[in-house]
Amino acid sequence: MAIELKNLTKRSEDYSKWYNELVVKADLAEQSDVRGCMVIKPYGYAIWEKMQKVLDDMFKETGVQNAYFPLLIPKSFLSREAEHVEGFAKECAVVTHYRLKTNETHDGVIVDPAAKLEEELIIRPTSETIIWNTYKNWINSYRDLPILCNQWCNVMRWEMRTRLFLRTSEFLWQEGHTAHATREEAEKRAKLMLKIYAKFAEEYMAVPVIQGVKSETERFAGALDTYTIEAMMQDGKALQSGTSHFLGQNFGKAFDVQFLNKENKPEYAWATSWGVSTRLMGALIMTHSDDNGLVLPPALAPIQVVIIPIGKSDQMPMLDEKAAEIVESLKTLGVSVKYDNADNKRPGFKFADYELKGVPVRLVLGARDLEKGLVEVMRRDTLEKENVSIEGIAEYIKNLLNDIQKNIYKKAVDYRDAHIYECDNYEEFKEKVKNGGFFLCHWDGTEETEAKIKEDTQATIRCVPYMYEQTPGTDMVSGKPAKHRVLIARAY
RNA sequence: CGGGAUGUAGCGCAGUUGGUAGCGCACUACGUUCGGGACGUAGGAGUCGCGUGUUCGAGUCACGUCAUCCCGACCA
Repeated sequence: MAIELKNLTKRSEDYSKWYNELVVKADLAEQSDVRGCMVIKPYGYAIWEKMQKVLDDMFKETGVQNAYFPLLIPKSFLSREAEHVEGFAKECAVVTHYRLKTNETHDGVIVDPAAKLEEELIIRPTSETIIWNTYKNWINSYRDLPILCNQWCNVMRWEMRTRLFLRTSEFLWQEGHTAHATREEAEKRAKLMLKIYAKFAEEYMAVPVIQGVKSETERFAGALDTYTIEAMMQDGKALQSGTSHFLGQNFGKAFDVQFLNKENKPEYAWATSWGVSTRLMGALIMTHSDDNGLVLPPALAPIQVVIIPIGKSDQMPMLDEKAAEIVESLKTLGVSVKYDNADNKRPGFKFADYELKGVPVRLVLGARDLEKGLVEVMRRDTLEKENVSIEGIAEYIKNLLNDIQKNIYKKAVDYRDAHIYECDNYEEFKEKVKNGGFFLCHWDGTEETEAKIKEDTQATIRCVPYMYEQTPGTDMVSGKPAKHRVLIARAY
């Protein structure tokens, strides 16, 4: 496998270029030849799989079950909910025909005009419509509720500009869709799922997030409320990392999903939907990585420890044997470990390569050190090396992994907190926001103000955050009394 | 869909006044190496994005076309 490892662009030189190179060179993914799509390579997919597994378990603990719904959505479904269709219409891929035929010169194929579909099919950009069309058949009584379904799938949105993981035309995600008998229960579910996303981001990805609720203009198309987690990348820009929507009865009404409540009265079902996508991979990469490459949190690293032997060829059998013991003891403690004794790569190459791939801990098993009963341990987050006794090495590493997980989280929290500013002066804001960061500002709640900020600075209201106090104040643009204290930032 | 740029080997690039294709990395083989991205020798690999035109002759000039990237608008 040919990978150009050297000359990774520095993070500070060109953040965007650094990110792109990193994704490709760390062997996570590459741009596909097919417009705006991405190939996720085995190493990148292994991280995604780990994320999936953890999230899936967290969902199931709250009673959610997995299901699967069709890829293709009849065009008419999409138009049932007016706001929803307006939100997605501009980025839908449409299936219009169902057959090809060879062309007249027999050296290619053309779309058979005779095979035109009577009703076009949309490749799902999200599945609310097809799922609620299905729920109609599942729901008759309050006893059928709640329905708590999740599906892991791909969706397609015909984006103008794409970026690996952050915005691709096709992406992988999970989308949960729940139906409830009461408003309260649905709202509670939407908030619960946001909590789960926040917990996952912070405890597993080691990415601190700010939870909050979206302003009306930033809301999901068709939702009454959109809850969000916002993370700060190392260039100070915000990345919306997960959303949970309270959809009210909009889809219940649009798809005529009625049930008889306890009072024997017909009522429309209440809905939520929530999702996180492969965009989380982007968040993971942009939060922790440095100029040497990826830094993965131990909780999600496909390989937590790599062992590299160094010695003359006649010493290798002895090193192999010793390594096998260490591998065994690590596996017993549930640590995933790779022993790389490939003889076609030199040690220096391997060091650089595993650093680039973000493996949290590296052990160097050298013939010299081994005589003294020592092994060199390097932690990826700080790049610090130390010699450790082989006796009890597994426990030592287990603790070290926990330490790394905590340390990179703390580092990310510190970085973020150092770049959050309270600001109620618009001139100051306009100047400062160019350099990134999150701004806590008072907002009068009007769309006009929101639009002006966006036009002047490209920054948007990310959310009304929960974790910061809602102090009274005046809007920095209009000077009117503030309705909320909001988080404003430039975003991906 | 606006503004800018670029298409030459898997990747990154050079290619002069038009004269028949080159460099670095990667790849293959052999040898020497192996404690922080090794070196030598020998190889393989290209319809120069596509089309038309000008010309004895086009990677190079003209026109057209397609694609990609960057900056906007849109967005998880």
